[in-house]
Amino acid sequence: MTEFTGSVRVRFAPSPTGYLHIGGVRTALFNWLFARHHGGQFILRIEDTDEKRYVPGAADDLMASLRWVGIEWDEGPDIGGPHAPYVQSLRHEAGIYRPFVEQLLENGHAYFSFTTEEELEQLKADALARGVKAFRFRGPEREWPLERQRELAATGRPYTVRLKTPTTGVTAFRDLVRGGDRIEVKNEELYDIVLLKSTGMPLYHLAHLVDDHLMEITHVLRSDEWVASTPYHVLLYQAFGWDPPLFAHLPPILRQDGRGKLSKRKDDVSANRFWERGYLPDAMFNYLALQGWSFDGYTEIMTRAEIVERFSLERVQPSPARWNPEKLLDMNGIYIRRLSTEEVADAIAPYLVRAGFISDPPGDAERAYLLQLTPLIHERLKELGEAPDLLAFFFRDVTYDDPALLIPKKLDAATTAGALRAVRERLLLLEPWDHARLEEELRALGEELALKPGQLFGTIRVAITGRTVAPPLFDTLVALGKQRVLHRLAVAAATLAPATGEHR
RNA sequence: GGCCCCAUCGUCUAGCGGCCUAGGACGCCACCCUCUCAAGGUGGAGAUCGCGGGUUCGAAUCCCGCUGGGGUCACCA
Repeated sequence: MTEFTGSVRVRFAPSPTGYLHIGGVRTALFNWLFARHHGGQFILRIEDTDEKRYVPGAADDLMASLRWVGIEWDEGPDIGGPHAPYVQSLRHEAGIYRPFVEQLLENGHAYFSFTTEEELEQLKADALARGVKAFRFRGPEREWPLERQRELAATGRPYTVRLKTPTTGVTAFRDLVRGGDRIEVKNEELYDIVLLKSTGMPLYHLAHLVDDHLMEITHVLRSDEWVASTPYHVLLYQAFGWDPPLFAHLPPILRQDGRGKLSKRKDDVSANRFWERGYLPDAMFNYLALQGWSFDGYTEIMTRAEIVERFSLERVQPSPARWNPEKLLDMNGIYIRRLSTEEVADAIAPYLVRAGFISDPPGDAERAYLLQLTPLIHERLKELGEAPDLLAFFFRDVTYDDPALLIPKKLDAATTAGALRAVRERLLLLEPWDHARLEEELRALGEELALKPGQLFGTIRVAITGRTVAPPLFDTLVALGKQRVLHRLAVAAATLAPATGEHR
């Protein structure tokens, strides 16, 4: 029963209520992987039947996020397809849903409900007050003849249309993530869900299901939070006389502290945020694939092609995964290190532009300089967004907010200033200005001054970069250029000992 | 609270009855390399497989109960 032969068609159906967060990307990714693995189609559909929560621009943003990680769709809002349109509000306007509501009304599986939201709330409050453990609403009209329902509706009285759920028996479905195990619910636990709102707009339950059927969706892979409503969907398929798709409920991604699932409000996990901070699409793709799925327990770094080839629902874990930004960060570093110098330079350029270090677009000279600087920070980068900070001293004058940092262990200010001046002196006429010559001269000078390499190089580092942690010294000196190095050495020495050595 | 789902190192996971005195990765701690930081290398700490019963010659692996965690109970998706 978990085997499926035929053309696979899956969909990702987000609602445009805000930015797409990482959990949504994961759901989309698993659908995409499943489709690609089976050579099927992946469809994107926008579920915007909730006018109240609609956020303008959210659909475009969400599509951009998906494309960023490399998830492209075969049919969707912007590219169309055989079942267009792929936006539910448009489908509603086209009158797609209403006939299906009529069908259920006619075959007795749905009914007009005239209970208002306020009345419903009151009924619920009363029931709970009476000690009812769970309020299961079923409207009185479900027993009325359809004609009477229609007559009342015709008077202009607001109504919703509800599904007439059975009160006895059980409803069950199988879940592919749980090895095809049955999940069963007693029908008495159910209530009559709304299919059509009083505004005439279909509710998610109805709209998504009609669309899935019309679009010939074969597998529904969605987040775990949907299992509770799946029995209603199964009942709906039965009411229509349609074959339901196969279900697979993906484990939720829990918050870092394990308390609850990720949420847009409490957690900074919008896909955009990672894009901005400089996460590579490949790294995000790889990390997310491992949130709930694993290949063999050993192999973690895999190409997209390998993941597509290896992906299977049988290896999707039913238990929740937990959001682990440190692992993502590590993986991003791995992917960055695998890039070429040119690729990294291109990738960090926008960040340097934003920091005001280079022009937009970078000129030839800037690009050449960037290519020279990139190797210095390449393997130190974990997020591309760190680049401006790591390279700041190449583009801005340095300041010594804490001059004490210039002074190496076991040395005093005067000696350090003297050493820095000696360095400056030594480098003044150095030719050529390259790594080998610089290292040669400075090591020799260190010995002459009876300073350990760590002491001398450390103070030079702070003098020219303004910080204790920086890229390797000699490459930095070369990239900085003689003039700036000499200048900074002088400034640093003067900062430690204002007078130039002449006492009084 | 009702109902549903889940349960192996701090985290992600391997394990689908004997190969497990439980393997890998992130993180953490040492050491090596070394001009700092990274990267890389080596090693280490870290899980009585949530607890209790069964089944079996034999259970992390199967069954039951308990506990814990999560989800869901909308005219939201």
